[in-house]
Amino acid sequence: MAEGALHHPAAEEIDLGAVLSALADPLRRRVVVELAERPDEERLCASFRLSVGKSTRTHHWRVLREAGLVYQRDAGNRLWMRLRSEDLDRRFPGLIAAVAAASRPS
Amino acid sequence: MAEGALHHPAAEEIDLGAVLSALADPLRRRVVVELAERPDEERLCASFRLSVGKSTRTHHWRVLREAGLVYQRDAGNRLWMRLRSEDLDRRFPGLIAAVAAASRPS
DNA sequence: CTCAAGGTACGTCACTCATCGTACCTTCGG
DNA sequence: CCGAAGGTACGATGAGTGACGTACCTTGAG
Repeated sequence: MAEGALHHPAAEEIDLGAVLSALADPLRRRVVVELAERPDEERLCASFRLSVGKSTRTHHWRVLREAGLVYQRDAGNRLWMRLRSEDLDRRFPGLIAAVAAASRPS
Repeated sequence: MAEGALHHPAAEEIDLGAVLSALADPLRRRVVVELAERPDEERLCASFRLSVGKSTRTHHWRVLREAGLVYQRDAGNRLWMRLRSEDLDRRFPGLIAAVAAASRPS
């Protein structure tokens, strides 16, 4: 099956409400915050050890992707993920940084 | 007779997830953004002309209050509302500003 | 080749949420 | 005093959500 099935919204289409909804979930926020630690690094989805079932993880990957928070690349039996830092910072300057900072203890 | 039935969380109890959920709704976000324009101004809830029924408005007032976004003061048959700017900026520096900026078209 | 591992698709389920209507309470203006 | 206006309480409802299990697909390791 050809890839390309992964639908990503264009930067201009990213909706603030969808972004905030996506970030409201603790698991998804954790993922985004971890990605924001190294904004240019592509990470394997599987490297986030979320304590939920596989299909639930797939659900969260989709929510993050369709909200425009992350860019995902299908590599056969693996899925790579990268924060859309540039797009997000252009559309919503400082938002991800604020959420990341607020999510850090201390 | 108001017996202070309005429950407000302490600043330390404000949960980021609840704040983001509250901000994810367009109507509530609009209210918060408008309040953020004049952070020290107390406004009448009725001054926000939301196109929903009374009971729905009451619902949103409660969500905003219980998330810790606003402080509400009962004045008999009126309800005053003020953004909890200091608490929010201490807990989540820059968050409200980022959301407000992102919500402005311009 | 075989099979384990990562992901997806689909159906389900319980719960939440935004909305509404109606009834009721509280104040203020006539 | 009476009624209008702002809010609340309660119940109902339809949509959405996060979770699960199972079946299936794709790839790389053995």
